[in-house]
Amino acid sequence: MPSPPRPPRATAARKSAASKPALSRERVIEAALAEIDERGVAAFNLRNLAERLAVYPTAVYWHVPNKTAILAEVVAVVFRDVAPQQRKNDDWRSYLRRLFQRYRESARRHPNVAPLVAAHLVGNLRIDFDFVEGVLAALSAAGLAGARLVAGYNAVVAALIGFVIQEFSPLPEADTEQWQSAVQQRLLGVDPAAHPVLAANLPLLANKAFILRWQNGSEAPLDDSYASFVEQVLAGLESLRE
Amino acid sequence: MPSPPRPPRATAARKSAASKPALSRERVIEAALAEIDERGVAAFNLRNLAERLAVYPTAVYWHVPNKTAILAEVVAVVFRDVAPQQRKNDDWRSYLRRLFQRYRESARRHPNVAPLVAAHLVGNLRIDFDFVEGVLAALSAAGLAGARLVAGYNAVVAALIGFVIQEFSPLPEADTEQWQSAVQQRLLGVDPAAHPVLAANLPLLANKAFILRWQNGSEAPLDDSYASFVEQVLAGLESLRE
DNA sequence: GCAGCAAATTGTACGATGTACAACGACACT
DNA sequence: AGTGTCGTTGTACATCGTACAATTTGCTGC
Repeated sequence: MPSPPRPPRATAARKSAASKPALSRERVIEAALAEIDERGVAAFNLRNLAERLAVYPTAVYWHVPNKTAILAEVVAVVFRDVAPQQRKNDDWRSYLRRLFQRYRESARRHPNVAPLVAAHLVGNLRIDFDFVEGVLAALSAAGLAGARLVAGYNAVVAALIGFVIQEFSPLPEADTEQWQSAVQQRLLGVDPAAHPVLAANLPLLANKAFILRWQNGSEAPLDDSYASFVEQVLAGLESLRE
Repeated sequence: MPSPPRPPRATAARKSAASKPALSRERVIEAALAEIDERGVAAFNLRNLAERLAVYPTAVYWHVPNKTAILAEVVAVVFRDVAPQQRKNDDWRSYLRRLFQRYRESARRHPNVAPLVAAHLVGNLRIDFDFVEGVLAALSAAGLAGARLVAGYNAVVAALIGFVIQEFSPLPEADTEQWQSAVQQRLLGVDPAAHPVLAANLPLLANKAFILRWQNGSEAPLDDSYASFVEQVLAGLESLRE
């Protein structure tokens, strides 16, 4: 006796079928983001999404071609408007600082989306010309041109995602409890003979450095490191100016 | 009439059951890597893996707890031994240069693994103390200590993955044909009024800059940009030395 | 040699998930 | 009223991860 396919939430009085559509591409994406925020990407699936929207699973497909398209859109939404406004008398450095800040804040607002960024980013920031132009303009104002401009641009984009992805990507899920102490244990077991610098700096590094952490960026943000990172990137670009 | 569950490849004379195990954790991981190299992560599944190993799907579970563990191991294998050897009279710069070089080469050998790196890297490079110590020792030799050491370390790790992940992550799958020309089309349609710097530098950037590419790093490597990137990172670290 | 045990694999089965596809209702315009 | 299109319901299925029981095989102590 297979239970009926779990009718949509009977509560909310939905608009009747065709008058004003209950769904829309935007509502779907929005709900998907909410779903991911609550449950994480791994647990995200179309049936839960549909339930949240109070429709049957396949209704979603009217507005969206498939699941990966939804994920791509979600990423796009999260990072929409990362590109800062140009300000008059804007220094290229301060523009880039703001860009880095905004990017990280977008990620921090939706940490569960972070792992998607890597997978989708190539085609993502979906050819956001404003974003690209913003970076290029800043670098151009810094005096970069030609091959150096390209190299600077790629460096900025690489840096932008490299830090943030790692900071906010979820740690080995679920059994956090046990895993956390396992990591701490391993750290305590460092052999000062084999790994002297690490051993000597353990207290400084523990939970504050990639790979040596047991908490996520949303629980234990790496504010200082990020601030320093941004300055390092700027210094790197500076060195490109010849 | 459900077809029988597709018996394992009848060919290869497997070792009999318990004498010398046909499988082993290593063989599983190795086969998984091969599978991913050929088909990509998205298409990777346990049944194909089992078929390649000429066993029934669930036999794999004797050696490995679950799929994600396999993926984690695969990443670990690919980046095993990234940490370069220390050389006598080793300059910290040349050590880091080698590290960056080796990391990228590992990724280039298995580009399909790239998207996994982000997802798993946090717990990945599975507390490879040799890797960590290598970076720390180099930075320490550069004169960094305390908070600056931490910041430098995090910057290196962030930079390491930021560029490479993006360079090699697969572009919007499948319909490459159509997608590629779509991207090119959009690029040609840039409005010089709205995005002047981009428009002016289009030929330089097209297919050679993140977001503005239509080919993967394995097809169109960003060698020059990466070389520059590494030098920028070093300059950034330099700036940390006060 | 043989009983029994453990290791490793075969086979079966099930629930979750993405998605195709065929109704079907509701409004919009004739 | 008739008809077509939009948006949704409802059904159905193939794929996949994995639990679990049955079975085979070699190894060990007797």
